[in-house]
Amino acid sequence: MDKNYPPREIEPRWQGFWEKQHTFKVSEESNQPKYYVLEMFPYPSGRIHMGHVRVYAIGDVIARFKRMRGYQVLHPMGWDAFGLPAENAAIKNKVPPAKWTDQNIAAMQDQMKALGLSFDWEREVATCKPEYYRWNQWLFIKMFERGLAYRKEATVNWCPDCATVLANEQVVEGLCWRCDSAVTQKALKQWFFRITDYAEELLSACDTLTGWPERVLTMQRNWIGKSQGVEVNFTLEDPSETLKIFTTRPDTLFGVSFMSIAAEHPLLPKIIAGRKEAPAVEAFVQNLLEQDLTVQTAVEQEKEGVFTGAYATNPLTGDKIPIWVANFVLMGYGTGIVMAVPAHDQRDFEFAQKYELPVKLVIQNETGDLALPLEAAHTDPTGTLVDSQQFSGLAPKSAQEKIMQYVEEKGLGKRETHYRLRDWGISRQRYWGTPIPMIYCENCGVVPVPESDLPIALPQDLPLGEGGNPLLKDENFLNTNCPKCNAPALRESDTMDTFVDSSWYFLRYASPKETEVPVNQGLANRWMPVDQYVGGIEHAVLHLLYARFFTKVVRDIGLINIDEPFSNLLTQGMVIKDGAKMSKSKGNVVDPNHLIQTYGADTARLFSLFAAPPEKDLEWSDDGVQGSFRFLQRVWRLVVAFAESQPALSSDPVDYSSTSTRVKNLRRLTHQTIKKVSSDIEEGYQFNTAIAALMSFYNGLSKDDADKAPSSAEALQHAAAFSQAINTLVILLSPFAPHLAESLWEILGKPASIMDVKWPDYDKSAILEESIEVVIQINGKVRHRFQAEAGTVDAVLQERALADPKTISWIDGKAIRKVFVIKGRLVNIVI
RNA sequence: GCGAGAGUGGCGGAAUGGUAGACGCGCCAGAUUUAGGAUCUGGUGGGAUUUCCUGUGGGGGUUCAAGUCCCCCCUCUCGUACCA
Repeated sequence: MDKNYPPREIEPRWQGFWEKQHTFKVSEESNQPKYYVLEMFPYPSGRIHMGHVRVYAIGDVIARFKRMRGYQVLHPMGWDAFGLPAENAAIKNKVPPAKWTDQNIAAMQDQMKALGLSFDWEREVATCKPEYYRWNQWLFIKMFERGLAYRKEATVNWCPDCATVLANEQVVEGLCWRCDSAVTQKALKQWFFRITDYAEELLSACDTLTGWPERVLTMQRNWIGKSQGVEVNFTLEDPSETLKIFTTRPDTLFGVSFMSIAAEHPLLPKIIAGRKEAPAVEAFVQNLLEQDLTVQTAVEQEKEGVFTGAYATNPLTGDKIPIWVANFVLMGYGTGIVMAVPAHDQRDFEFAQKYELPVKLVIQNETGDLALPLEAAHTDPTGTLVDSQQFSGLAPKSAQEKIMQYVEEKGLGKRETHYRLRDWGISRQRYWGTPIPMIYCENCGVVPVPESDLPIALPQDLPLGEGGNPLLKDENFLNTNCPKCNAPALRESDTMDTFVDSSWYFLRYASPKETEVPVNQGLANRWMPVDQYVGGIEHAVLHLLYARFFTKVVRDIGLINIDEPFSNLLTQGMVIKDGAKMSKSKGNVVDPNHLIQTYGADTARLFSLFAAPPEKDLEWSDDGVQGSFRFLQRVWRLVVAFAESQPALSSDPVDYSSTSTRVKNLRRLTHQTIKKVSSDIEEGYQFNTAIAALMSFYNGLSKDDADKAPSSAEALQHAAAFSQAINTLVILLSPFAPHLAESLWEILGKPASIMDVKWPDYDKSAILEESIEVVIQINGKVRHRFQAEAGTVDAVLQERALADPKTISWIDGKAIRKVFVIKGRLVNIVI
């Protein structure tokens, strides 16, 4: 038999075996508990990278472990296959996007299979297939019927390079999330999903997501951005208008000394009409609107503004308040007009300083030493209200409530809750996406495509790369008849944001071939929610928020009865090399194919799990890969050598109640390892320490040899214990290095497959220590140790510690003040 | 600014308030080998050296006992931002 570990020989063999045996096909006909583990599906770029290896290795260990623990495990894979790269590649290489995508899927599927990932490939989905995207269209129509999909003209984020609209979530610091071009603003008629209808539930349900990392929840909460406050009506006499402001600090209403209005505010032209200030205001506004988003959102943007010439009345004080246009007021948040309280808001303070506007102190701080002129705004809500009529003397918190009551009673305004979250713009002016299933009829207006006409298929073989959306030029696609009046009508030519595709794919895996509805109710309810979702932190807001939204919509349509899609979320770190994320431009990419060719898939998997805990970034190390390979090599040799000289043992259970220390040590190591590896996987996916425990297990076994021809009773016990240790090592290693485990299992003469073997339980009596090492501390410092029998009572440990000659010399005749005994661990003597 | 996380050997990383540095890499020594590689054995925080001192970003504190808990500060990473 070959003494050397031959990954290139065994890996393809077992991959073929699993495929032929349908080892990972999951059935619904079982009363075993279900477990749904899912890794975020990839974009089919054509090649997997180390980040993929890492995320799928994590998910695969979980899947294999749960399967051995007796769960029915759903572990599917698919392709997030619509999107711009296919279109760009098509233009460059003159290959249709569908063909390019199919080739990439085939190539990546081969690579995934070469990693030995335990996917149920019979459930594979690809979002670019009509049998998938027809359900995007179906869901869109249901959402349209429920008022959750609507069309409006809006100023939208436009990426000139991608020639399409972007959602707010896809604009990163004023740049396109995909290509880093500066995003501009454009007015277009667009389709939106009314995600804001779900803002409150999306926010409050964050509290139920106890299996999610806190930072992801924080990011979601911040993105939704709820703030509660009050809208107050300030009045303008000439022209007669009501100017609504929104504030979360009604306790500062008596300190308003000016107002700021957004440059795009629709009332602004009316306010300045006919005033001498109008030309200056118009010039200011013009200048501001010409800046692109990168400048508008720049960090150190200087606060600037210009006086409109108009004054509004503060309804609480009757004061005349000058109205300014200011560059820091956002039209998209609140009412687009803010009351300015320079004494208690830092931005207003800076603005007031620059333009020499009055500052009115209305909250005195706790020490009572605030006086004008202020150095900075007093912004935290502590202290006492002053100069605030009947509210003077109140603490800010209670004043907020009392003033809101007063405002509502007097009809001066009302309480409001605002969210930062905007509705999700999903129209894209691109070809390679799901056609939006709507028809424009001159008589009937906007009409949805009848369900029976779905899918509206994406036409093939359109000329790409001639600028703009090719669907707009395809007469066959565009021209249709109105489903209501049958008059000639036009189809919508926009396609959906690809994030729509990924917002419900996890539901589709429950019934991937269902032809009547997107998700089979019974099956979806059986499998959902996903018990463990694994993916990158970069989706903390975008994908995860949209997926939660869609889950709630599908629930409200009546297809599922769960509220949240993902019970537990694991966000794995990046794979980095030389301190930077692996990327082509940095030239620090490690190709998984090369790794698999050189060391095998099991080494690639083992290393990516061993080198760092899953949430942390993983620093790539060629030497570390070697180390993982060496470990597998050693295990291979140990098991092969054992198998060759394996004594024939009876299958009867062995009685270990009376045996030697050597056998007890061997069994203790075996069972302690079972305990450690199981709990490391189950409690927080600490794969790195689980693998370390397996290495220690190997180290212990390699120092102990099986007896070749056991004759005595002790030797028989030892041979049985050693045999069990070897079997255990192979079983515990199988989720991490499945090919190696299968081969070794075969070499040990066991029937295939090790995948069907039950994960072992540890024997509580076997892990008990016989003797313990007790540490003696003097004043908390470790001084020496002694051995004691396990279970020695505290009083005896104390007695022995105090009687020890070394202890006596350390105490040196001083009085003992106190002695602490920690059971079975240490004795601390305080002198 | 705000929010979250992190700071431990030469490196990746371990440590329910109770022996800091598990495991791996690297390095050192030895064995084997014609040699190299591979493999095996032993050692490896720093400083002294026999029985000691010191050490988890810095400074305080709580405790018999702190990498771990509390307070202040520094640095780094990620996210996010004129949100009224």
